[in-house]
Amino acid sequence: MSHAQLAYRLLMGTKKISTEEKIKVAASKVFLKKGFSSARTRDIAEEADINIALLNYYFRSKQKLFDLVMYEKVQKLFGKISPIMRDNTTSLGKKIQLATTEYIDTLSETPGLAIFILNEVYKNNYDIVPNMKLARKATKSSLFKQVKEIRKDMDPFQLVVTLAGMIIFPFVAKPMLKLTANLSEKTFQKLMQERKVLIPIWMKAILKSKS
Amino acid sequence: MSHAQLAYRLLMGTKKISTEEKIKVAASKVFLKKGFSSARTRDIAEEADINIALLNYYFRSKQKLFDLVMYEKVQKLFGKISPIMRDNTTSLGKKIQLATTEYIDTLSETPGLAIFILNEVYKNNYDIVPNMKLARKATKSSLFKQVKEIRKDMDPFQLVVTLAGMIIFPFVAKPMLKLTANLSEKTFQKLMQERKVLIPIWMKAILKSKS
DNA sequence: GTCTATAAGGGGATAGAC
DNA sequence: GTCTATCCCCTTATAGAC
Repeated sequence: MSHAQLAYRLLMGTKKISTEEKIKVAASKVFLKKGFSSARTRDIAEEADINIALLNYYFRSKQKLFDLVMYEKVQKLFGKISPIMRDNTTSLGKKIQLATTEYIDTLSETPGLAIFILNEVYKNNYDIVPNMKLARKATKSSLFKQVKEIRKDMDPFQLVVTLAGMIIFPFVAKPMLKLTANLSEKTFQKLMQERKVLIPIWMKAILKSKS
Repeated sequence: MSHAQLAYRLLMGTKKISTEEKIKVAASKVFLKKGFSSARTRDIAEEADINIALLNYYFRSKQKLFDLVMYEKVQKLFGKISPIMRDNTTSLGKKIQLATTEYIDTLSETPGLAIFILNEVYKNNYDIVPNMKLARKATKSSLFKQVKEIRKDMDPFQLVVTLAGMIIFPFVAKPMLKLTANLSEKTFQKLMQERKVLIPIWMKAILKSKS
């Protein structure tokens, strides 16, 4: 048993970190960093401190393990926000504020999450459709109506895309931004926190803009 | 000689499409679609209608060919816009309008360009720093000063990132947007054209927003 | 310059011992 | 359940004929 496992057992009682869980955590980390095609099962095995045979014993193949990780990441990204967007009792302004805060927190905590999902969907390693059915209904139902109520001349799609871009883009472009603007990790994180305040203000301004 | 080559020769006179050029065009296409690690030299050779040996004869290795393609793509994305941003005689509003139009045209013409560059930089297959030196100077010099003149309480970085997000994000998220909003390619392109008008209006609204 | 054939090695997956 | 050893395909790159 490793030191980490021992410490964990002492803290959590008799509960043991299952090998299956160890592999999934390691896979999460490696896939997120390298993407499907650059990640090697050997990397994952090493990260999990086991061997490749064991990986195949539990998950049958690299692809199946990837599918599992991908599903969890999509849930992580859309799980919290979907019900908020569906809720008719939450105002549009409040939704914008909640989405901004929620996403910036999630993306700050998990570097690489956004570009990972976007890229894997782009490269067709993963068919995201089944997981997106809910999100699709959500935006169509409540949110779009709310936009139309405030601005019937405005395309809700364009507005939602703009909001998503404001929130997500800096995380996707993070390495480039850090290079071009010469930012430290700490400064970057501080700037992202600032955007929690800025984005709702700016969205309000957009909603009031004359077309 | 292929039909395409023959037709080209007839049009352009005696000038011949060099094998080197054929390979570079094919590599461009394959790398853009699959990324460095998923692209195989065999795919490129097939696309160029030659064999792998010839690829190595001209470019020594997959990596060297990739570096070349990457350099060209970065130029394509930043080449036109950099001098505009540097120019002191162009107003901020005009710069926003030009950047919007220019980027939307480039990204519409070359599907996958944005996510390709962002992802390869993220995955560290390419050190973009040398190419970014100019762009970095550009934004720092003229553009940032212009923002400060209009709104000295506003962080130019945040504004530029927001503009970039508005323009680039929908192209990066294209497959997901098409799925979730159930858009055809034609509808997507139409929506992107609409953004040429919307984004400058919205940026104006943001610049006038009260903090 | 261009081809065929092949070397050299990487990577996913499994057999079989324990 | 977990390990070692190994299989076998795929991919990059090169040798050598033409």
